[in-house]
Amino acid sequence: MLEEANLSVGKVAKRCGIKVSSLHYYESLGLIKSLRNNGNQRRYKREVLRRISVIKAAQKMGVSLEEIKSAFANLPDNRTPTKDDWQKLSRHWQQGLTQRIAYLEKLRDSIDGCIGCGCLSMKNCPIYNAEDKLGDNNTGAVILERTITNRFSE
Amino acid sequence: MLEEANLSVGKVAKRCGIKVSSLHYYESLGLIKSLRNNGNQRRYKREVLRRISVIKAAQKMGVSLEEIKSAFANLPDNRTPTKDDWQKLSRHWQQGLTQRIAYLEKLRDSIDGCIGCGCLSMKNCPIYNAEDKLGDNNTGAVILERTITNRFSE
DNA sequence: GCTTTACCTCAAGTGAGCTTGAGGTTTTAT
DNA sequence: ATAAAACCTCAAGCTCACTTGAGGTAAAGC
Repeated sequence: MLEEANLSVGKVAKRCGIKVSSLHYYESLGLIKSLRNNGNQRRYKREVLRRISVIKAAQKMGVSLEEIKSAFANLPDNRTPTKDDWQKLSRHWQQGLTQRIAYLEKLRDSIDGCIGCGCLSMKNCPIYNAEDKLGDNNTGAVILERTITNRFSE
Repeated sequence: MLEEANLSVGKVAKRCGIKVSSLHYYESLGLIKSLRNNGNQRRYKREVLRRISVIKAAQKMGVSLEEIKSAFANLPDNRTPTKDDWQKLSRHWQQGLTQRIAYLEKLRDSIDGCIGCGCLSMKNCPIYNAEDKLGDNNTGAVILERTITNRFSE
């Protein structure tokens, strides 16, 4: 059959440039699946390679494993995901990345003035509102809410 | 004297929008300093406010506390840092941020093709080399080396 | 057949950046 | 004067994304 699952953990790990322990970990989170041979060793279908590269790509885009997991949950589970399925996911994440890039640019361009400005009071700081919620609902004296590593899809 | 240190932890925390425990933590790392009153409670100079806002801004730019600490180590320690001192720091970090933004844009723009492409072999992947080290020293089969949260100033 | 390499599970450790809690003291408000 | 709020220290806990290690089994190479 075409569906042979004959890749060992070691081989998959090597091809993907990750450690065996990561594969175990991803499996424990339900991000990837494996079958077992007679000796209880994991055997993977080729499909897992793309799945892992998608995981890696998503991580680079700032997506957490939790989010990747729930995105994967929406994949058709009756068939192997197609190129199109994967691209739909990646496009969603791309949008998030675009937003974050915009945020970082805004941050970069205003930080200089901000550090030099009188916003020690931390009110009216240009960066205070340099976020998505530009709605001007100033309710405190909190600057710079979002961190660079934060999620974008709350 | 002008140098009165009369801000309590609680007040500083509130004004900066952080928790008292963070102030303790920053102090334990040597990022900020405090004096003590008769009852052993921390009292801060106003200067600390700017210092904290710089910390927060740097974090948003993706700079680790370690890096912030070593950047602070280069500040003149015989006098209170001036606006200029702070701006020098922030400009350095801005450059890093600019680089990272460029990386993220490259990532965003190539990820779609990559997910759809035949790079399951993970060689010759456009993203594999989409980094700083464009020198084409392909020595393995590792894609997408850098993570979104990574440092830029190694 | 034997040895080396690869694999298995499960628990615990890592690092960054904090937070929480216990047990106790000081300051502030009434 | 007393109660409440704020503060103190120190150790331990938390989240994320893994890694490491112990103790043991399976597969591959010669």
